[in-house]
Amino acid sequence: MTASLIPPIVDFRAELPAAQSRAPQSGRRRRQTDSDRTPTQNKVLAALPGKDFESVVAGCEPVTLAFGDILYEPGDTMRHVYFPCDSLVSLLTLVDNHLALEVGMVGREGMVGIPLALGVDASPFRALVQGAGTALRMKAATFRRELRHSLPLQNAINRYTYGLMSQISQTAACNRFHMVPERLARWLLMTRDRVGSNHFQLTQEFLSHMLGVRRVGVTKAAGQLQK
Amino acid sequence: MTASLIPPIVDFRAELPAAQSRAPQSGRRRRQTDSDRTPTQNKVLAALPGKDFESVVAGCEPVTLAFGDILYEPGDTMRHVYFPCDSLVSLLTLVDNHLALEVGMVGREGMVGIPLALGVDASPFRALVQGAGTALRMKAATFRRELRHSLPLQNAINRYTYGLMSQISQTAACNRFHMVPERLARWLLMTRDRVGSNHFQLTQEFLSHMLGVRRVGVTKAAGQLQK
DNA sequence: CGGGCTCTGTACGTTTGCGCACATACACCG
DNA sequence: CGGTGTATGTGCGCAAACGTACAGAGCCCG
Repeated sequence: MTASLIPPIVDFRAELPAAQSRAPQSGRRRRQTDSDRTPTQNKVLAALPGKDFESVVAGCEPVTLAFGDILYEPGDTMRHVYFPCDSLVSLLTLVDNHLALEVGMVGREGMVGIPLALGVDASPFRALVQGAGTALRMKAATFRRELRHSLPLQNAINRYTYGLMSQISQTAACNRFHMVPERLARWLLMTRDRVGSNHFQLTQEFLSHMLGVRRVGVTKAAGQLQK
Repeated sequence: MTASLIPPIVDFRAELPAAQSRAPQSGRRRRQTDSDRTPTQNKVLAALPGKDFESVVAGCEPVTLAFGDILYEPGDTMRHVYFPCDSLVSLLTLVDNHLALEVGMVGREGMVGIPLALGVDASPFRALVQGAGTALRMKAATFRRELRHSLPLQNAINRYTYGLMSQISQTAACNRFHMVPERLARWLLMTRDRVGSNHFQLTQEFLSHMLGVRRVGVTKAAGQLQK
Protein backbone atom coordinates (compact mmCIF):
# COMPACT_ATOMS: atom_id res chain seq x y z
CA MET A 1 0.00 0.00 0.00
CA THR A 2 1.96 2.94 -1.22
CA ALA A 3 -0.50 5.67 -2.09
CA SER A 4 -2.50 6.59 0.98
CA LEU A 5 -6.15 7.45 0.97
CA ILE A 6 -5.47 10.14 3.48
CA PRO A 7 -2.19 11.91 2.97
CA PRO A 8 -1.88 15.35 4.55
CA ILE A 9 -3.58 16.74 1.49
CA VAL A 10 -6.42 14.51 0.49
CA ASP A 11 -8.16 13.90 -2.77
CA PHE A 12 -10.71 11.19 -2.44
CA ARG A 13 -12.80 12.17 -5.42
CA ALA A 14 -13.04 8.76 -6.96
CA GLU A 15 -13.61 6.32 -4.17
CA LEU A 16 -16.60 7.64 -2.26
CA PRO A 17 -18.76 4.60 -1.50
CA ALA A 18 -22.54 4.74 -1.40
CA ALA A 19 -22.79 6.55 1.91
CA GLN A 20 -24.58 4.21 4.26
CA SER A 21 -24.30 6.44 7.26
CA ARG A 22 -26.61 9.24 6.34
CA ALA A 23 -25.19 12.63 6.99
CA PRO A 24 -27.96 14.45 8.79
CA GLN A 25 -27.23 17.88 7.47
CA SER A 26 -26.88 16.90 3.87
CA GLY A 27 -29.44 17.47 1.21
CA ARG A 28 -28.53 21.08 0.95
CA ARG A 29 -26.93 22.95 -1.85
CA ARG A 30 -23.22 23.56 -1.46
CA ARG A 31 -22.78 25.72 -4.52
CA GLN A 32 -22.02 29.36 -4.15
CA THR A 33 -25.47 30.39 -5.30
CA ASP A 34 -25.52 32.80 -2.39
CA SER A 35 -27.32 36.04 -2.20
CA ASP A 36 -25.15 38.64 -3.79
CA ARG A 37 -25.55 41.58 -1.42
CA THR A 38 -22.43 40.98 0.65
CA PRO A 39 -19.56 38.55 0.55
CA THR A 40 -21.00 36.10 3.08
CA GLN A 41 -21.37 32.45 2.33
CA ASN A 42 -22.78 31.69 5.73
CA LYS A 43 -26.19 30.09 5.32
CA VAL A 44 -27.65 31.25 8.60
CA LEU A 45 -26.95 34.84 7.73
CA ALA A 46 -27.86 34.37 4.11
CA ALA A 47 -31.33 33.26 5.17
CA LEU A 48 -32.08 36.59 6.83
CA PRO A 49 -34.22 39.26 5.16
CA GLY A 50 -32.31 42.30 3.97
CA LYS A 51 -32.85 44.56 6.94
CA ASP A 52 -31.86 42.02 9.56
CA PHE A 53 -29.02 40.81 7.44
CA GLU A 54 -27.48 44.25 7.16
CA SER A 55 -27.78 44.86 10.86
CA VAL A 56 -26.29 41.57 11.89
CA VAL A 57 -23.42 41.70 9.42
CA ALA A 58 -22.69 45.26 10.49
CA GLY A 59 -22.09 43.95 14.01
CA CYS A 60 -19.59 41.36 12.79
CA GLU A 61 -15.94 41.55 11.98
CA PRO A 62 -14.29 39.20 9.52
CA VAL A 63 -11.61 36.96 10.98
CA THR A 64 -9.32 34.31 9.63
CA LEU A 65 -9.26 31.00 11.45
CA ALA A 66 -6.15 28.84 11.25
CA PHE A 67 -6.06 25.09 11.43
CA GLY A 68 -5.70 24.06 15.05
CA ASP A 69 -7.04 27.26 16.57
CA ILE A 70 -9.15 26.67 19.62
CA LEU A 71 -12.10 29.03 19.90
CA TYR A 72 -13.31 27.73 23.25
CA GLU A 73 -12.36 25.19 25.83
CA PRO A 74 -15.07 23.51 27.90
CA GLY A 75 -16.07 25.81 30.71
CA ASP A 76 -14.69 28.90 29.01
CA THR A 77 -16.80 31.99 28.91
CA MET A 78 -17.67 32.50 25.29
CA ARG A 79 -16.92 36.05 24.26
CA HIS A 80 -17.85 35.70 20.59
CA VAL A 81 -19.99 33.77 18.20
CA TYR A 82 -18.65 32.76 14.79
CA PHE A 83 -20.40 32.41 11.47
CA PRO A 84 -18.05 30.32 9.32
CA CYS A 85 -17.86 31.41 5.71
CA ASP A 86 -15.44 28.90 4.32
CA SER A 87 -13.94 27.54 7.51
CA LEU A 88 -14.88 24.44 9.44
CA VAL A 89 -15.04 24.03 13.20
CA SER A 90 -15.23 20.81 15.19
CA LEU A 91 -17.07 20.53 18.47
CA LEU A 92 -15.40 18.14 20.87
CA THR A 93 -16.47 16.94 24.28
CA LEU A 94 -13.74 16.06 26.69
CA VAL A 95 -13.83 13.19 29.08
CA ASP A 96 -11.36 12.64 31.89
CA ASN A 97 -9.80 15.95 30.83
CA HIS A 98 -7.70 14.54 28.03
CA LEU A 99 -9.71 12.21 25.84
CA ALA A 100 -11.65 14.10 23.21
CA LEU A 101 -14.43 13.06 20.88
CA GLU A 102 -15.94 15.03 18.07
CA VAL A 103 -19.67 15.33 18.51
CA GLY A 104 -20.44 17.94 15.90
CA MET A 105 -19.12 19.91 12.96
CA VAL A 106 -19.99 23.48 12.09
CA GLY A 107 -19.43 24.79 8.60
CA ARG A 108 -21.02 27.58 6.69
CA GLU A 109 -24.44 26.10 7.39
CA GLY A 110 -24.27 27.07 11.04
CA MET A 111 -22.87 29.09 13.88
CA VAL A 112 -20.34 28.42 16.60
CA GLY A 113 -21.51 29.52 20.02
CA ILE A 114 -25.08 28.25 20.12
CA PRO A 115 -25.18 28.24 23.94
CA LEU A 116 -25.01 32.04 23.88
CA ALA A 117 -28.29 31.99 22.02
CA LEU A 118 -29.67 29.84 24.81
CA GLY A 119 -28.67 32.29 27.49
CA VAL A 120 -25.62 30.42 28.71
CA ASP A 121 -22.09 31.78 28.71
CA ALA A 122 -20.08 28.65 29.40
CA SER A 123 -19.06 26.45 26.52
CA PRO A 124 -19.82 22.76 26.92
CA PHE A 125 -17.37 21.89 24.15
CA ARG A 126 -13.97 22.51 22.85
CA ALA A 127 -14.34 24.31 19.54
CA LEU A 128 -11.41 23.46 17.29
CA VAL A 129 -10.76 24.89 13.87
CA GLN A 130 -10.50 21.89 11.64
CA GLY A 131 -10.60 23.64 8.31
CA ALA A 132 -8.77 26.94 7.93
CA GLY A 133 -10.73 29.78 6.43
CA THR A 134 -12.73 32.87 7.15
CA ALA A 135 -15.62 33.56 9.47
CA LEU A 136 -17.66 36.48 10.68
CA ARG A 137 -17.19 37.07 14.37
CA MET A 138 -19.52 38.95 16.66
CA LYS A 139 -19.15 39.91 20.30
CA ALA A 140 -21.39 38.04 22.69
CA ALA A 141 -23.15 41.18 23.92
CA THR A 142 -23.75 42.40 20.41
CA PHE A 143 -25.07 39.02 19.42
CA ARG A 144 -27.54 38.99 22.26
CA ARG A 145 -28.75 42.43 21.35
CA GLU A 146 -29.18 41.50 17.70
CA LEU A 147 -30.96 38.34 18.72
CA ARG A 148 -33.40 40.29 20.87
CA HIS A 149 -34.21 42.65 18.03
CA SER A 150 -34.42 40.25 15.12
CA LEU A 151 -37.09 37.61 15.02
CA PRO A 152 -35.74 36.15 11.77
CA LEU A 153 -32.36 35.72 13.41
CA GLN A 154 -33.99 33.95 16.34
CA ASN A 155 -35.77 31.64 13.98
CA ALA A 156 -32.69 30.87 11.95
CA ILE A 157 -30.63 30.15 15.04
CA ASN A 158 -33.37 27.99 16.51
CA ARG A 159 -33.61 26.03 13.32
CA TYR A 160 -29.90 25.48 13.35
CA THR A 161 -29.89 24.51 17.01
CA TYR A 162 -32.34 21.79 16.15
CA GLY A 163 -30.13 20.61 13.34
CA LEU A 164 -27.09 20.56 15.55
CA MET A 165 -28.88 18.52 18.20
CA SER A 166 -29.93 16.03 15.57
CA GLN A 167 -26.42 15.85 14.24
CA ILE A 168 -24.94 15.24 17.67
CA SER A 169 -27.44 12.48 18.33
CA GLN A 170 -26.84 10.83 15.00
CA THR A 171 -23.13 10.96 15.56
CA ALA A 172 -23.56 9.35 18.94
CA ALA A 173 -25.56 6.47 17.51
CA CYS A 174 -23.14 6.11 14.63
CA ASN A 175 -20.22 5.93 17.02
CA ARG A 176 -21.93 3.15 18.90
CA PHE A 177 -23.10 0.93 16.09
CA HIS A 178 -20.76 1.38 13.17
CA MET A 179 -17.26 0.11 12.62
CA VAL A 180 -14.27 2.36 12.23
CA PRO A 181 -14.17 2.26 8.42
CA GLU A 182 -17.78 3.33 8.17
CA ARG A 183 -17.30 6.10 10.67
CA LEU A 184 -14.26 7.28 8.77
CA ALA A 185 -16.22 7.34 5.54
CA ARG A 186 -19.00 9.29 7.21
CA TRP A 187 -16.56 11.79 8.59
CA LEU A 188 -14.92 12.34 5.22
CA LEU A 189 -18.27 12.82 3.54
CA MET A 190 -19.51 15.25 6.13
CA THR A 191 -16.31 17.22 5.92
CA ARG A 192 -16.40 17.34 2.17
CA ASP A 193 -19.99 18.52 2.23
CA ARG A 194 -19.07 21.34 4.53
CA VAL A 195 -15.91 22.57 2.89
CA GLY A 196 -17.31 22.01 -0.57
CA SER A 197 -14.10 20.51 -1.78
CA ASN A 198 -12.40 17.17 -2.08
CA HIS A 199 -9.15 18.58 -0.80
CA PHE A 200 -8.46 19.24 2.81
CA GLN A 201 -5.63 18.92 5.21
CA LEU A 202 -5.57 16.23 7.83
CA THR A 203 -3.39 13.64 9.48
CA GLN A 204 -4.23 10.22 10.79
CA GLU A 205 -3.36 11.43 14.23
CA PHE A 206 -5.92 14.17 13.92
CA LEU A 207 -8.57 11.84 12.58
CA SER A 208 -8.00 9.41 15.40
CA HIS A 209 -8.84 12.15 17.88
CA MET A 210 -11.99 13.08 16.01
CA LEU A 211 -13.24 9.53 15.81
CA GLY A 212 -12.03 8.56 19.24
CA VAL A 213 -9.92 5.63 18.06
CA ARG A 214 -6.24 4.77 17.83
CA ARG A 215 -4.17 6.23 15.08
CA VAL A 216 -3.43 2.74 13.85
CA GLY A 217 -7.13 2.09 13.60
CA VAL A 218 -7.39 4.93 11.12
CA THR A 219 -4.53 3.51 9.09
CA LYS A 220 -6.25 0.16 8.73
CA ALA A 221 -9.68 1.65 8.10
CA ALA A 222 -8.24 3.87 5.39
CA GLY A 223 -6.65 0.80 3.82
CA GLN A 224 -9.95 -1.05 3.83
CA LEU A 225 -11.77 1.89 2.27
CA GLN A 226 -9.31 1.76 -0.60
CA LYS A 227 -10.75 -1.67 -1.53
CA MET B 1 -24.78 -15.54 41.40
CA THR B 2 -28.28 -15.90 42.77
CA ALA B 3 -29.46 -12.45 43.82
CA SER B 4 -29.41 -10.16 40.83
CA LEU B 5 -28.42 -6.56 40.93
CA ILE B 6 -31.13 -5.77 38.49
CA PRO B 7 -34.28 -7.80 38.96
CA PRO B 8 -37.45 -6.37 37.47
CA ILE B 9 -37.81 -4.29 40.62
CA VAL B 10 -34.48 -2.89 41.59
CA ASP B 11 -33.02 -1.77 44.86
CA PHE B 12 -29.41 -0.82 44.50
CA ARG B 13 -29.24 1.34 47.59
CA ALA B 14 -26.10 -0.14 49.01
CA GLU B 15 -23.72 -0.70 46.17
CA LEU B 16 -23.44 2.61 44.36
CA PRO B 17 -19.76 3.11 43.61
CA ALA B 18 -18.08 6.49 43.65
CA ALA B 19 -19.53 7.69 40.38
CA GLN B 20 -16.64 8.17 38.00
CA SER B 21 -18.79 9.09 35.04
CA ARG B 22 -20.16 12.40 36.10
CA ALA B 23 -23.83 12.78 35.50
CA PRO B 24 -24.08 16.14 33.76
CA GLN B 25 -27.40 17.16 35.20
CA SER B 26 -26.64 16.30 38.78
CA GLY B 27 -25.87 18.76 41.47
CA ARG B 28 -29.48 19.71 41.80
CA ARG B 29 -31.85 19.13 44.64
CA ARG B 30 -34.15 16.21 44.22
CA ARG B 31 -36.21 16.80 47.34
CA GLN B 32 -39.79 17.88 47.02
CA THR B 33 -39.02 21.39 48.25
CA ASP B 34 -41.18 22.65 45.43
CA SER B 35 -43.14 25.81 45.38
CA ASP B 36 -46.45 25.13 46.99
CA ARG B 37 -48.84 26.92 44.70
CA THR B 38 -49.86 23.95 42.59
CA PRO B 39 -49.08 20.26 42.59
CA THR B 40 -46.30 20.38 40.01
CA GLN B 41 -42.91 18.91 40.65
CA ASN B 42 -41.63 19.89 37.24
CA LYS B 43 -38.59 22.09 37.66
CA VAL B 44 -38.96 24.03 34.44
CA LEU B 45 -42.42 25.12 35.40
CA ALA B 46 -41.49 25.61 39.02
CA ALA B 47 -38.87 28.13 37.98
CA LEU B 48 -41.47 30.44 36.44
CA PRO B 49 -42.73 33.52 38.22
CA GLY B 50 -46.32 33.30 39.48
CA LYS B 51 -48.08 34.95 36.58
CA ASP B 52 -46.37 32.94 33.87
CA PHE B 53 -46.65 29.80 35.90
CA GLU B 54 -50.41 30.09 36.26
CA SER B 55 -50.85 30.77 32.59
CA VAL B 56 -48.72 27.89 31.44
CA VAL B 57 -50.15 25.38 33.85
CA ALA B 58 -53.64 26.47 32.88
CA GLY B 59 -52.86 25.43 29.33
CA CYS B 60 -51.78 21.97 30.41
CA GLU B 61 -53.69 18.83 31.18
CA PRO B 62 -52.36 16.18 33.55
CA VAL B 63 -51.73 12.81 31.96
CA THR B 64 -50.49 9.47 33.19
CA LEU B 65 -47.65 7.89 31.27
CA ALA B 66 -47.24 4.12 31.35
CA PHE B 67 -44.00 2.23 31.04
CA GLY B 68 -43.34 1.53 27.39
CA ASP B 69 -45.54 4.28 26.01
CA ILE B 70 -44.06 5.95 22.97
CA LEU B 71 -44.71 9.67 22.80
CA TYR B 72 -43.06 10.22 19.44
CA GLU B 73 -41.34 8.24 16.75
CA PRO B 74 -38.59 9.86 14.69
CA GLY B 75 -40.18 11.93 11.97
CA ASP B 76 -43.52 12.15 13.74
CA THR B 77 -45.22 15.49 13.96
CA MET B 78 -45.17 16.39 17.63
CA ARG B 79 -48.62 17.42 18.76
CA HIS B 80 -47.81 17.94 22.43
CA VAL B 81 -45.04 18.81 24.80
CA TYR B 82 -44.73 17.06 28.14
CA PHE B 83 -43.53 18.33 31.48
CA PRO B 84 -42.77 15.19 33.53
CA CYS B 85 -43.76 15.45 37.17
CA ASP B 86 -42.70 12.07 38.45
CA SER B 87 -42.27 10.20 35.18
CA LEU B 88 -39.16 9.59 33.17
CA VAL B 89 -38.79 9.65 29.40
CA SER B 90 -35.91 8.32 27.31
CA LEU B 91 -34.85 9.90 24.06
CA LEU B 92 -33.60 7.35 21.55
CA THR B 93 -32.10 7.81 18.15
CA LEU B 94 -32.69 5.07 15.66
CA VAL B 95 -30.17 3.83 13.20
CA ASP B 96 -30.94 1.48 10.32
CA ASN B 97 -34.55 1.66 11.47
CA HIS B 98 -34.27 -0.92 14.17
CA LEU B 99 -31.22 -0.35 16.33
CA ALA B 100 -31.91 2.18 19.05
CA LEU B 101 -29.62 4.06 21.37
CA GLU B 102 -30.57 6.24 24.28
CA VAL B 103 -29.03 9.68 23.92
CA GLY B 104 -30.91 11.52 26.62
CA MET B 105 -33.20 11.21 29.59
CA VAL B 106 -35.91 13.68 30.58
CA GLY B 107 -37.26 13.72 34.09
CA ARG B 108 -38.89 16.41 36.14
CA GLU B 109 -35.96 18.71 35.44
CA GLY B 110 -36.97 19.15 31.82
CA MET B 111 -39.46 18.97 29.02
CA VAL B 112 -40.15 16.51 26.24
CA GLY B 113 -40.61 18.17 22.88
CA ILE B 114 -37.78 20.67 22.79
CA PRO B 115 -37.80 20.88 18.98
CA LEU B 116 -41.20 22.55 19.15
CA ALA B 117 -39.54 25.35 21.07
CA LEU B 118 -37.04 25.60 18.23
CA GLY B 119 -39.70 25.98 15.62
CA VAL B 120 -39.58 22.46 14.29
CA ASP B 121 -42.47 20.01 14.25
CA ALA B 122 -40.71 16.78 13.43
CA SER B 123 -39.22 14.73 16.22
CA PRO B 124 -35.64 13.63 15.72
CA PHE B 125 -35.98 10.99 18.43
CA ARG B 126 -38.14 8.26 19.69
CA ALA B 127 -39.48 9.35 23.05
CA LEU B 128 -40.11 6.32 25.22
CA VAL B 129 -41.62 6.32 28.68
CA GLN B 130 -39.07 4.59 30.81
CA GLY B 131 -40.50 5.41 34.21
CA ALA B 132 -44.25 5.39 34.65
CA GLY B 133 -45.78 8.42 36.29
CA THR B 134 -47.52 11.69 35.68
CA ALA B 135 -46.78 14.63 33.45
CA LEU B 136 -48.39 17.85 32.35
CA ARG B 137 -49.19 17.85 28.68
CA MET B 138 -49.75 20.86 26.46
CA LYS B 139 -50.86 21.10 22.87
CA ALA B 140 -48.18 22.26 20.46
CA ALA B 141 -50.11 25.32 19.35
CA THR B 142 -50.82 26.34 22.92
CA PHE B 143 -47.21 25.85 23.82
CA ARG B 144 -46.03 28.07 21.03
CA ARG B 145 -48.46 30.76 22.06
CA GLU B 146 -47.37 30.59 25.68
CA LEU B 147 -43.77 30.65 24.60
CA ARG B 148 -44.31 33.79 22.56
CA HIS B 149 -45.96 35.53 25.46
CA SER B 150 -43.69 34.49 28.31
CA LEU B 151 -40.08 35.55 28.38
CA PRO B 152 -39.39 33.57 31.56
CA LEU B 153 -40.68 30.45 29.85
CA GLN B 154 -38.40 31.10 26.89
CA ASN B 155 -35.48 31.49 29.22
CA ALA B 156 -36.25 28.37 31.18
CA ILE B 157 -36.68 26.31 28.03
CA ASN B 158 -33.50 27.71 26.53
CA ARG B 159 -31.59 26.88 29.66
CA TYR B 160 -32.90 23.36 29.57
CA THR B 161 -32.13 22.99 25.88
CA TYR B 162 -28.54 23.81 26.69
CA GLY B 163 -28.52 21.22 29.43
CA LEU B 164 -29.99 18.60 27.15
CA MET B 165 -27.38 19.26 24.48
CA SER B 166 -24.65 18.91 27.06
CA GLN B 167 -26.16 15.71 28.32
CA ILE B 168 -26.41 14.23 24.85
CA SER B 169 -22.79 15.10 24.15
CA GLN B 170 -21.57 13.69 27.43
CA THR B 171 -23.50 10.51 26.80
CA ALA B 172 -21.94 10.22 23.38
CA ALA B 173 -18.42 10.54 24.76
CA CYS B 174 -19.22 8.16 27.57
CA ASN B 175 -20.52 5.59 25.11
CA ARG B 176 -17.31 5.83 23.20
CA PHE B 177 -14.74 5.68 25.95
CA HIS B 178 -16.20 3.74 28.84
CA MET B 179 -16.76 0.05 29.28
CA VAL B 180 -20.17 -1.48 29.71
CA PRO B 181 -20.05 -1.71 33.52
CA GLU B 182 -19.25 1.97 33.86
CA ARG B 183 -21.96 2.93 31.42
CA LEU B 184 -24.40 0.78 33.32
CA ALA B 185 -23.47 2.45 36.59
CA ARG B 186 -23.86 5.86 35.01
CA TRP B 187 -27.26 4.95 33.68
CA LEU B 188 -28.45 3.69 37.03
CA LEU B 189 -27.24 6.81 38.77
CA MET B 190 -28.82 9.15 36.26
CA THR B 191 -32.08 7.28 36.48
CA ARG B 192 -32.06 7.32 40.25
CA ASP B 193 -31.40 11.03 40.28
CA ARG B 194 -34.34 11.63 38.05
CA VAL B 195 -36.93 9.41 39.66
CA GLY B 196 -35.70 10.27 43.14
CA SER B 197 -35.91 6.68 44.28
CA ASN B 198 -33.78 3.58 44.41
CA HIS B 199 -36.60 1.44 43.11
CA PHE B 200 -37.56 1.28 39.51
CA GLN B 201 -38.68 -1.30 37.04
CA LEU B 202 -36.40 -2.56 34.35
CA THR B 203 -35.21 -5.66 32.59
CA GLN B 204 -31.81 -6.54 31.22
CA GLU B 205 -33.36 -6.63 27.80
CA PHE B 206 -34.54 -3.07 28.21
CA LEU B 207 -31.19 -1.91 29.54
CA SER B 208 -29.40 -3.51 26.63
CA HIS B 209 -31.44 -1.38 24.26
CA MET B 210 -30.71 1.79 26.20
CA LEU B 211 -26.99 1.17 26.33
CA GLY B 212 -26.79 -0.27 22.84
CA VAL B 213 -25.20 -3.54 23.92
CA ARG B 214 -26.20 -7.20 24.08
CA ARG B 215 -28.44 -8.38 26.83
CA VAL B 216 -25.69 -10.74 27.97
CA GLY B 217 -23.36 -7.83 28.24
CA VAL B 218 -25.67 -6.30 30.79
CA THR B 219 -25.74 -9.55 32.74
CA LYS B 220 -21.98 -9.63 33.01
CA ALA B 221 -21.64 -5.94 33.74
CA ALA B 222 -24.22 -6.22 36.51
CA GLY B 223 -22.26 -9.10 37.96
CA GLN B 224 -19.06 -7.09 37.94
CA LEU B 225 -20.74 -4.14 39.61
CA GLN B 226 -21.77 -6.44 42.43
CA LYS B 227 -18.07 -6.91 43.27
C1' DC C 1 24.88 15.38 3.47
C1' DG C 2 23.33 13.80 7.65
C1' DG C 3 20.62 14.42 11.65
C1' DG C 4 16.01 15.44 13.64
C1' DC C 5 11.09 15.62 13.06
C1' DT C 6 6.52 14.21 11.61
C1' DC C 7 3.59 11.13 9.42
C1' DT C 8 2.52 6.54 7.95
C1' DG C 9 2.55 1.40 7.69
C1' DT C 10 3.04 -3.13 10.06
C1' DA C 11 3.19 -6.48 13.71
C1' DC C 12 1.98 -9.06 18.17
C1' DG C 13 -0.48 -10.26 22.13
C1' DT C 14 -4.58 -8.92 24.99
C1' DT C 15 -9.17 -7.33 26.05
C1' DT C 16 -13.81 -6.21 25.06
C1' DG C 17 -17.85 -7.17 23.07
C1' DC C 18 -20.65 -9.82 19.60
C1' DG C 19 -23.49 -13.83 17.90
C1' DC C 20 -25.35 -17.82 19.18
C1' DA C 21 -26.95 -21.53 21.82
C1' DC C 22 -28.63 -23.43 25.94
C1' DA C 23 -29.86 -24.14 30.86
C1' DT C 24 -32.23 -22.48 34.77
C1' DA C 25 -35.64 -19.68 37.53
C1' DC C 26 -40.11 -17.95 38.17
C1' DA C 27 -44.90 -16.50 37.27
C1' DC C 28 -49.19 -17.02 35.28
C1' DC C 29 -52.96 -19.85 33.76
C1' DG C 30 -56.03 -23.36 31.78
C1' DC D 1 -50.28 -30.04 37.75
C1' DG D 2 -48.00 -29.36 33.62
C1' DG D 3 -47.41 -25.90 29.83
C1' DT D 4 -46.10 -21.60 28.15
C1' DG D 5 -43.79 -17.28 28.36
C1' DT D 6 -40.54 -14.15 30.11
C1' DA D 7 -36.26 -13.06 32.45
C1' DT D 8 -31.74 -14.32 33.81
C1' DG D 9 -27.08 -16.79 34.00
C1' DT D 10 -23.29 -19.31 31.41
C1' DG D 11 -20.27 -21.13 27.83
C1' DC D 12 -17.73 -20.97 23.37
C1' DG D 13 -15.69 -19.20 19.17
C1' DC D 14 -14.83 -15.01 16.63
C1' DA D 15 -14.13 -10.24 15.15
C1' DA D 16 -12.96 -5.57 16.34
C1' DA D 17 -10.26 -2.60 18.65
C1' DC D 18 -6.71 -1.65 22.10
C1' DG D 19 -1.77 -0.82 23.88
C1' DT D 20 2.64 -0.96 22.46
C1' DA D 21 6.56 -1.10 19.79
C1' DC D 22 9.16 -0.41 15.75
C1' DA D 23 10.52 0.36 10.79
C1' DG D 24 10.32 3.12 6.56
C1' DA D 25 9.15 7.56 4.03
C1' DG D 26 9.38 12.34 3.46
C1' DC D 27 10.75 16.96 4.86
C1' DC D 28 13.23 20.77 6.95
C1' DC D 29 17.42 22.67 8.29
C1' DG D 30 22.08 23.32 9.98
